[in-house]
Amino acid sequence: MKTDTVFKRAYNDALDLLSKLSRGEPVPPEGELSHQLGVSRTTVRKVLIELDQRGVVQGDGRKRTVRKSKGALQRFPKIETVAMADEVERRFMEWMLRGNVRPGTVINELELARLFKVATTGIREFLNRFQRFGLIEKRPNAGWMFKGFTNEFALELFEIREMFEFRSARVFVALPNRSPLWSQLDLIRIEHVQLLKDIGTRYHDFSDLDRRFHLLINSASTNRFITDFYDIISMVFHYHYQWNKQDERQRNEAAIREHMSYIDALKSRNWARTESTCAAHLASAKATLLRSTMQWDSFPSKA
Amino acid sequence: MKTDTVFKRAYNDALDLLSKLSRGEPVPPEGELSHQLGVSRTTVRKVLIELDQRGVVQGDGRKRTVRKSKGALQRFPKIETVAMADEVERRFMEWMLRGNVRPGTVINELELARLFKVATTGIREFLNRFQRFGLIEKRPNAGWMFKGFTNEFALELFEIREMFEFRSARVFVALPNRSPLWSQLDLIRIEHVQLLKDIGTRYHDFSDLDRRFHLLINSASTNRFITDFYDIISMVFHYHYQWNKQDERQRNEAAIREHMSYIDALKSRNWARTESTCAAHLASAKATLLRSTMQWDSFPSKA
DNA sequence: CATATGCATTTTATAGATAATAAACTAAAC
DNA sequence: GTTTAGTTTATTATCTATAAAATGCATATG
Repeated sequence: MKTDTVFKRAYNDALDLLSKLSRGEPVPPEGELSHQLGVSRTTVRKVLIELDQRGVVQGDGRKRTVRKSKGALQRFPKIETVAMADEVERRFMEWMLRGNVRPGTVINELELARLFKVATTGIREFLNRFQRFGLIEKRPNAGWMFKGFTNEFALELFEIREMFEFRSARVFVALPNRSPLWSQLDLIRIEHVQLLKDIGTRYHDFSDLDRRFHLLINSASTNRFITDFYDIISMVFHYHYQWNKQDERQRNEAAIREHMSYIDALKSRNWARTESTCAAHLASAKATLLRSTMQWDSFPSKA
Repeated sequence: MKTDTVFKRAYNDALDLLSKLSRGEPVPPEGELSHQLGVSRTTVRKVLIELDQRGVVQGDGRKRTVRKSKGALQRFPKIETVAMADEVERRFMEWMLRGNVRPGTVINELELARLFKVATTGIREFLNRFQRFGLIEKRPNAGWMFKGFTNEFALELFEIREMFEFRSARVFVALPNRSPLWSQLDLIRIEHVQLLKDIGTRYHDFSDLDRRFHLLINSASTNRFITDFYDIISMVFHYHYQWNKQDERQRNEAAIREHMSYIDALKSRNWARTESTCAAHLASAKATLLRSTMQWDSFPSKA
């Protein structure tokens, strides 16, 4: 059976939206809410019924108004707002990256299903999607094999990453001045400046900024395979940043500075300068990742 | 319920194996058969029971012997030996490449499931795997969108292909003489010579040879992402060759000659020469594919 | 005692079912 | 007559169930 995580997330979001309105104000039309919450009108209506029952809004049809929008309004717990598939992804990554799973381990669909408390189909679906990350391999009728989050993996990943990023950066510097990417680059530069200022408290925000920055560079290539490949890097770094907190603040601060040189080099339209700043940044990202794969490789076996 | 395609294929293969033995000879042990047929002993035993019932072998345990191995032995029809998942792949590719599906078409899981006569889970599984080919895109809770087998797709595909193949070829020429890849290259060269001789009758065998040749070149990179990417190219060309018979003989003959120059250039260890023969071959492969995407783009809409 | 077979157990591949959600259609209200 | 709400229909996400196939263990045989 489908879970109602979409509804619950929409409900929570609706609470946030309504909190901007005061008592007695009319509730925005369903179509408007549907657009703002990013769900179908069907779900909006379900949310409105719930809001009504919980006394947040009153009336129906076009004369629905806000009853109480402030105060301690009960929200659905976050865990109930994430789709099974996303939860499986998170749990699998945790299992794989933190669980010290040895290269060569056979992945058992049933076992994971029981461990994650989902049906086997959910695990299968995830593994099929995850296959393209190059970390698992299917053996027909006999499960999957985990190839290991190894040194080799990181090196192969970066070989491609470098190839793609250099190509994209080269296209980027040659972009005409009227390209919208230049203004996007300016905006993202400002974000870097701000984050650097607040680095003491907000250093964990770097992960997302990093992702958006490189995606912007790579979008210059307008090649779906390059953009899609960045998904792999994003995911690896996303979970890596989330769990490897060692020196996080320092690493991120250094990376921001590298990004800034890289951005300024791009803005100078000078390829030689861009190439060297890009190379420097990728080299330090690679070193960070390699440190963590080596770490895993040297752990003692769980079994 | 799982289908018994593995059993049926193994049964057919066992018939071929036994046909090499004469009446009265002992049947090879189960473990041996399991290895030769590439299935578990469980399946081998099921096959042996069936062979017994059909009078092909007799006796049991260690004293099983061949009863009749020649003559018109009944085999399972080929269609019953392919797993549902593979059949879905074939049917989907046909639907997509030959069905004149317009870019932007929304893919309906239920509709495909009915069309292909499988459960929706089978379609979902396929689409999840197929996503990495860059031809479809998922819109959560609202199906998949077909992006179109367009000109753009072919250009993006070849941009990456060229990048990877050049890199691999460069590594290949620099391979030490003792690398086993050199002898594999020699073997594949012989296959080219032979195919060229029989081109009149065997020209459709080129598709597979082409795949193996490029896979060999790319294996020099020892990068899983490069090897995996070749899956995409293989699949596209596999189905493309299968359905686009126009000028097939001529195209393949020309391609074989291109391969031969490319192989000889590699063998000469001369990078400049390799680069130009590789470029020439990729350019003509690209032109072939572009011809067929353009064709699709200009077809009238089905709806 | 090393192999081979026989048997029990576990796991995968696939179908089928259903609540949640989206999409499409219809009717009301301003 | 355009926007909005109400209702019906179609589709997706997810679970459960089960035959086929693989794996593991015990027993027999040369």
